[in-house]
Amino acid sequence: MSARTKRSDETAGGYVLEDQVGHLLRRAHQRATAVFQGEIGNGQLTPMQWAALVKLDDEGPLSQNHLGRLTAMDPATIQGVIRRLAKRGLIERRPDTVDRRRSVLTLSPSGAALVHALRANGHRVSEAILAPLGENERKHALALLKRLG
Amino acid sequence: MSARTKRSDETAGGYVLEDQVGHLLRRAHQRATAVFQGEIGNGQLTPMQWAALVKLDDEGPLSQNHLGRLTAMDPATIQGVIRRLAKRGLIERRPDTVDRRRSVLTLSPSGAALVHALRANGHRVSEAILAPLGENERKHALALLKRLG
DNA sequence: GATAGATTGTAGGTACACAAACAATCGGCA
DNA sequence: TGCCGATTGTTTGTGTACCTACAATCTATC
Repeated sequence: MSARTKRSDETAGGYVLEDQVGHLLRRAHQRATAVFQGEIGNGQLTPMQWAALVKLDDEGPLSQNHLGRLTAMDPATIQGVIRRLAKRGLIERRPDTVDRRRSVLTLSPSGAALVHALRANGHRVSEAILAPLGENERKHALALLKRLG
Repeated sequence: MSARTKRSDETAGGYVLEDQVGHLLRRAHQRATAVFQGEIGNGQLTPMQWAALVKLDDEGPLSQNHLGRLTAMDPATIQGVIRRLAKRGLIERRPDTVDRRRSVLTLSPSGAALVHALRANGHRVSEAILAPLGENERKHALALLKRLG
C-alpha cells in the first residue's frame, strides 16, 4: 500500500463511500423526506407526524408508547411528535381510567379530517419516491427494504 | 365510506403505513445506524463523521462545503460535523491562501490513523447491514438504492 | 474598475433520533 | 400484604438535518 498515494487511485482497500449500504440508505431517506415535504400538501406536516396520525386513524385510541412502537419511534421521540401535534390541536390526550401511568391519545375532529383529506396525497408521495423504478423493480425494492428493516 | 369502522378492517383506501417506501427507508436507515454504532469499533464516531473522515482521506484537502457535497450534507449540517471532529483533533482547518472565504480541511495525523485503523470495520458494518440478504439480493438492493437516491 | 450575482461559511430555529436517568405506577409473586 | 421488577412517560444531552437569513468574499460582466 506504500505511502498514501491519495486521490484519483485505488481508495485504500476498496472501501468506496458511495457503494456502502448505509450511505445509500441515508441518501434515499433524505430524498424520500424531501419528496414528502413537497407532495403531502401540508407544509406543517412531517413524515413522523403523518405516520402518527395515520396509525391513530387506523388503530383507534392508543397510549403514547404503544403508538411509538407501531410507528417505530423511541419513547423520547414519540413524546416530542405528540407534543407538537397536540399543540396544533390535531391530537387529544385524556388520562387512562384504568392505568394511571398512561394517557390515551385520539385524533381530534380536525386531526381526523386532515388524515382523510391527505390519504390520497400519501399515495402520491410513495409514487413519487418510487418514480425512478419500473413496476417490477418497485415490488422488488419494497420486499428488499422490508428484509433490511 | 360510512362511519369509520376503525381497527382490524380495510384501513381506508389501502394506505398501509408499513408498506410505504418512506417508512421502510426510515426503518432500514435506523437499523443501519444502529449496526454502525455497534460495529465500527469507536463509540464516539457517527456515520456522518465517518463519511467525512473517509472522504477527506480519499480526496485529500477539501473545503467545508465541497466535503459536504461529496458526502451529501447540507452546508449547515457539515458545519456541525466538522466542528465536532475538529474539537476532537481529528481534523485540522487552515485558511485557504487563494480564496479567503474558505478554510482548507485536512485529516490530522490521529484522524488519518483512525481512518486507516477502521477501514476494515467499515466493511464489516456494510456486511452486517446486508446480512439478511443473499449474495444476489445484495447487488440488486445496492443498484436499486442508487436509483432511489 | 465598478458592480451585480454567486459562493463560502456561520447563526438561529424547528424537528427527528436515541441514550441515560428518573418518578410514578402497575403486576406478579412470596 | 408487601416488595421487586417491568412499564409509562418525561427530561436532559448530543448529534444529525434542513430552512432562512446573513456577512464576507469571489467572479463575470459591463
